[in-house]
Amino acid sequence: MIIKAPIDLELTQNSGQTSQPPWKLDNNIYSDVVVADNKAVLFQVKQKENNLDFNFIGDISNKEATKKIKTIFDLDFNLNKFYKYLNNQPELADMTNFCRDLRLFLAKDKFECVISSVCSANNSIVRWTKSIDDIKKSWGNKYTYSEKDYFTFPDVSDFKNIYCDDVEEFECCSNLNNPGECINNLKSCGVGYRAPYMKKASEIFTLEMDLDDISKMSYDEAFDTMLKVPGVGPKVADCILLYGFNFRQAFPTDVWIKRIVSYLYFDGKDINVSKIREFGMEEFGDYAGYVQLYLFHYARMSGLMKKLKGM
DNA sequence: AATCAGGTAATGT
DNA sequence: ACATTACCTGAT
Repeated sequence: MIIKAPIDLELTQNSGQTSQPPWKLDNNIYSDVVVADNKAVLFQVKQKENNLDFNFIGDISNKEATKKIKTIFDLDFNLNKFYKYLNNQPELADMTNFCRDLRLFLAKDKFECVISSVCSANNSIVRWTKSIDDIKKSWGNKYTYSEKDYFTFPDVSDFKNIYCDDVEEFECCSNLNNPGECINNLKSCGVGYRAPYMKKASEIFTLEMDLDDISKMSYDEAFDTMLKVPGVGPKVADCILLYGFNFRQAFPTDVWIKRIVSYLYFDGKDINVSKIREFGMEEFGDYAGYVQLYLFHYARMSGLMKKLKGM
């Protein structure tokens, strides 16, 4: 089925959005399993001209499947209108030449988005995506379609039982002789010092916080709530709120966004991250999330990033 | 060998 | 409140 809405699927998949790692790529088809209401559905999506062509295997209606794909790839967002807005801003007009048809890649699983985002902090895109894929393979549920295996992200209650590191695993497992044999833990997935943050974050969501409640909050309340989660600072909180909960007014501000915005709007002056975040939210309103996404890729693609390195 | 990767938490003023 | 600093890890 083709959904008539322009998207650059490859760009969107590989844009490092912390909702989830890129889907499994095979023969120009990106696929993954999405679980909703306890039903697993395999989605296969591919680029068809400017649009998205998709199939699915699972016990849901075409209408439900379409709705799910539209949500994950944000296909109801009006790109033309957004580009008109960008073209009227001298600082931003050039961006559309470098990331045309890039869209938000939204969470298929809010908890996965939380943990992915925590894992992405001070990390490289290749490393955190590999870590999340390792976690899925080790502790997720396995689904097999035409002899190909897919793994969902473990749910909260399973995740909180994963050992943090080799020491914790060794203490609990009497069949192991030394910590060196311990490979069934978070740290063995290459997450480094983020392992305890990720684990504590999962514990919070089983004990005192409900992911569904976040959706009902105002942006400000949700932001303050997310800051209480271990491993979640302002940047990660905004990633979670944008990619996981569809708060489009979030403006995740990392060092790059800081450098880019300083360059474009403040004559290269050094302004702290929190001020840049406030500026972005004030200036771009409900487009803040998209502007942030486009700024980052514009800088990557246009060579601006190299120029700004070290600022 | 030092530096870097889309920051955060723990200290120190 | 605001400024510094240590921190897993694998790649260059």
